[in-house]
Amino acid sequence: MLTPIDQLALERAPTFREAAYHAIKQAILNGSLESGQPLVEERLAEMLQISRTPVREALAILEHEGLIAPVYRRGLFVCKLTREQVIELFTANEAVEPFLARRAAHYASPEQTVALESAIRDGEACAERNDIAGFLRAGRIFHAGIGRAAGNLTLARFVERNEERVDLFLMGYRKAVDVEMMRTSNREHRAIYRAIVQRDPDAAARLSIYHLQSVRERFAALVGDDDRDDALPLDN
Amino acid sequence: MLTPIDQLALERAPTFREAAYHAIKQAILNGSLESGQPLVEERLAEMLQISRTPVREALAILEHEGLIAPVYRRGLFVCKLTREQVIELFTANEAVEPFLARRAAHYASPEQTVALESAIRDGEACAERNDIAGFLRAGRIFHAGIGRAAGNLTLARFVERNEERVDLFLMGYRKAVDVEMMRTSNREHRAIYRAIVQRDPDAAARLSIYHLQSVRERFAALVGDDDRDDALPLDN
DNA sequence: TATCAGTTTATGGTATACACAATGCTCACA
DNA sequence: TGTGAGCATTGTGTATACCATAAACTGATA
Repeated sequence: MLTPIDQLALERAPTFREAAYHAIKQAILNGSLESGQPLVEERLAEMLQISRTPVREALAILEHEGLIAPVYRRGLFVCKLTREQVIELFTANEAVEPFLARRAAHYASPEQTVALESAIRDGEACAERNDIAGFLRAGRIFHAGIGRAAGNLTLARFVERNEERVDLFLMGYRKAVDVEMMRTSNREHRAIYRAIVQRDPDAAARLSIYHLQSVRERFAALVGDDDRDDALPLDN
Repeated sequence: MLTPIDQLALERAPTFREAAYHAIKQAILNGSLESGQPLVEERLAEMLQISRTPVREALAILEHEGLIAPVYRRGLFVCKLTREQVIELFTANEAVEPFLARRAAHYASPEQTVALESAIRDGEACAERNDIAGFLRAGRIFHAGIGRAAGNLTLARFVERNEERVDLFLMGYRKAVDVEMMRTSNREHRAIYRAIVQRDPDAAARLSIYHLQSVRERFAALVGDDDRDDALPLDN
């Protein structure tokens, strides 16, 4: 997984750098690039059928975003976040998401609510066929969609990046994710969605908070207290 | 302003890319790189005494952060934000900063409060000698310091980036910034600081909200209703 | 088995080349 | 004097080749 950059990719991203950035990020979040092995520039360039130059620039950005981390002169590795870092990300989202849900209930346009619905449906379909990566991706789209509907691109992107990093962590536990977890999450998404459609800001914010707590609990159930400290201390 | 990368710069940033990133960002926020003229890679490389490659990588990151924006095959330009974008940034910070101030009042360590105090003092000194760029920089350090004291690096960095973009905008109006404005802002910072030191989370949050509203008002007074729409529609 | 030297690998950086796009300039022409 | 076509210039976006460095691997030797 990490196919050559074709015409289609270039239509969405004007430059090779951008296309490579998206392709590599996708591959990381799909789990196609396993987090143990290093990302070798030349290999990536070969896979994408481009030269090292735009690959390096894409990697520089991904590094800055905290998805990959360099070990000096040893290579770039997909980040292994610690539990503490993930909890920090949860906290960050808790500060922001209820705020966004509230505003989304105020401002969401019809097209935006349609986008939310389709993200939920996508998530549901992925859950049923046990496609973890797809389920997580749909979740990111849903949360980012709320941000957009709230009319604040800055916060929307912030949440999206946080979700990406959380999902990256969760992919490491994907064997432990079961269908029921995903279904629960989807139900909560749908509840938030309904509150937004019904223009009920208080409910949207409340349900958003509930969802985040619920996610935290599922996270604790997944990760538990096991002190698997194989995580590299890589705080980009 | 944009001196060659020396030993000192390399000590703080391990690679040329990182050093270039910091140097260029500094120059932009100092106002040394005027926002009208393009940032020419080769010129920057020459000034920093390095080759184009690390400069390009640094620029790719700055572009991704929304401080500079490319015009396809015409060059990179320092972003000119619109009023609407700045207001979006204010809103984002309003969602986050009271949250951080509250937590900082809980968790701030002695070293962290010392850092806050020194940032405030720096801001005061800059205000008296009418050093706008320095005053803004001190403000960024103060706000980022609260984020760090709150124990959430993710949110701290988010606020810091937002402040950077706001300050970039404000530098465009630096002729209109007067000492009294800066003094007012500094007083508000000091009030937040006191609440944090006195371990009064409610007061810290309240004063943080007050400060943000006050900043917004000063912003409106500065920018007013004048429809100077010379701003490029550059939303990175 | 343990150690040490040589080989391999891949980054971080330099340098160069070139297509393409946009801009500016020149100069002929009206 | 004013206009416009064509050319030169500029600078990005990408490719390519090369090097120093440092870590990892390999294998020979004691």
